[in-house]
Amino acid sequence: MSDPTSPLVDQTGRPLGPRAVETRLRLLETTKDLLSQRSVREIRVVEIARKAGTSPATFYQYFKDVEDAVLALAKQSSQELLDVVDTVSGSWDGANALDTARNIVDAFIRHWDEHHAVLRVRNLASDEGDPQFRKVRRESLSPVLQAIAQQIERSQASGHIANEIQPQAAAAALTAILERLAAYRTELEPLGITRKDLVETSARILVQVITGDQPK
Amino acid sequence: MSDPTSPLVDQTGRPLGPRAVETRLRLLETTKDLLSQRSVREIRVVEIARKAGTSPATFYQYFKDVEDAVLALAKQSSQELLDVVDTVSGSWDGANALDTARNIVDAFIRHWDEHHAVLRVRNLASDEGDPQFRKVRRESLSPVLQAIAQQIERSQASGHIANEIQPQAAAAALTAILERLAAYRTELEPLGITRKDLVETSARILVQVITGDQPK
DNA sequence: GCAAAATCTGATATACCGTCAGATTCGGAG
DNA sequence: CTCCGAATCTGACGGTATATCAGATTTTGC
Repeated sequence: MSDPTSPLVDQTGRPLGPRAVETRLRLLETTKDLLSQRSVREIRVVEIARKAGTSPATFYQYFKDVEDAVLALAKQSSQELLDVVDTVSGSWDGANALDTARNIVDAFIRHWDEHHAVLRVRNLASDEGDPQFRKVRRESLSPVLQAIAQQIERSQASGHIANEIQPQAAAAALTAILERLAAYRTELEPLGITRKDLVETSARILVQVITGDQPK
Repeated sequence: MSDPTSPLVDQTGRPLGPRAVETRLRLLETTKDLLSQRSVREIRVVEIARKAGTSPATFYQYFKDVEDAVLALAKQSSQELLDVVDTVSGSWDGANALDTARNIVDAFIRHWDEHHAVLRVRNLASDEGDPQFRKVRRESLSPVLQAIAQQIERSQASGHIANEIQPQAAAAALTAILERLAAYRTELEPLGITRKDLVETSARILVQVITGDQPK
C-alpha cells in the first residue's frame, strides 16, 4: 500500500486542499454506495457525479475511471483488514489454536460482509493481472498468509505435518477459504447452514491443516 | 444446466438454422478470445462483431449483451467440468484417497487454466447475485460438492471427524480451494512454488479434511 | 477588498449502445 | 433454371456515456 500519510493528489499530480479532499471523499462514498446496488459494469461516471452533487468533469479530476475509484476504496478496506487481523491473531499452541482460528474466520466474514462489493472487484482485477489491484490484495493478505505459513513450518519441523505439504501453498489454500466465506453464506444459508456453522467448520479446518491435528 | 439438446434460439425465441448456428458460434469464439486479452469491462460489442466478420446488429440478434455471451460460454465450460470430474473421481478409502484427491485437484487446475477468463466472470456475476450465473455455477460444482460432503458425513459417522464440522460447509470450503488454485499459481510461482507443489499440497489438505487423517 | 490560487463545470468531440426497417442470401417448389 | 418466401444479416440512427479543456466560480492569503 502507498504510504497513507502521503498527501492525496489529483490526476495531474497536484496535492489536494481541504475542499478538494472533501469532494473526493464524497465521490468515493457515492461510488461505494452504488457498488453495493449494481455491478461495476453498470456504474456510470455520470451517475456517481450527479449523486455526489457534482459534475463528471470533477470526477475525472480525481480518478482515471470508475475502476480507479474502486482501487482507492480497496486500499481503504485492505488497510482495515490489516488492523483487524492484527488485534485478533493469537497463539496456535494447543488449546488456544481453535480460538485464534475462530477469531480470524470471524474477522474475515465481518470484513467481507462490510466490503464485499469492493473486495470482489479487487480480486477480479487482481486475478486479471492488474498490477495495482494485485499489490493492494497482496499487501492486505500477506500478513495472514505469512503467519499461517510460518506456523505450518513449525508443525512440519516437529513432525506433525508431512513434508510433501508446501507451507506457502497450504497457507494460500486456507486463505482461499477465508476469502470465499462470505460468498458461501448466500449459497449455504438456504440449506439451513448458519453463520455459526460456517465459522466453526472453517476454524476447525484451519486448525487441522495448520497444526496437523484435529482440535479437541 | 439447460438441456443441451434443446435447440438454440435467437433473442426473439426463433430457433436457429445452420447458418445462424455458425454465426453465433463465431461470435462466441471471438468473445472468448477477447476475454483472454482484456477485462470484461473493456470488451465492446462492436469489437466482437467486427472481429467475427459481422455487424453489431447481428450480435444483438443472438445475445442480450456481452455478459449474456459470457453466460453461454460459462455453460459450455461448466458442462466440461462435469464430464472431467466424473471420469476422475474415485474412491476415498485408505490408500486410494490421495490419488483421487490428486486427480480432482489436477482436473480443476486444468479446467481453470483453460477457462479462467470465463470462469472469473461467472463467479463474479454469481457472487453479485445474478440468478443465471448462479445456477450455472451451482450446477457445475454441485456434484463435487455433494460427493465431498457425503464422504465427510461418512467419516463423521465412523468417528474420524468432530461433529462440530458441518459437512456441506466443509465441502464448500474445500471447493473454494479448488476454485482458486489457478489464481494462486501466478502468485506462488514467483516464490518458487511449482504446479506440482500446489497439486500435492492441496490434495493432502483435501484428504485430511475429508477423512480426518493425514494421508500416509 | 482584491489578486492569485484552487476548485469546479458547461460545452463538446467522440464512441458505443441497442433497435428496426429493409437488404441480402438461401433453399426448395415448380 | 428461376422465382418466392423464409432465414439471416446490416446500414443507419437516436439516445446516452466518456473524457477533455477552456473558462467560470469559489476560496485564500495578504
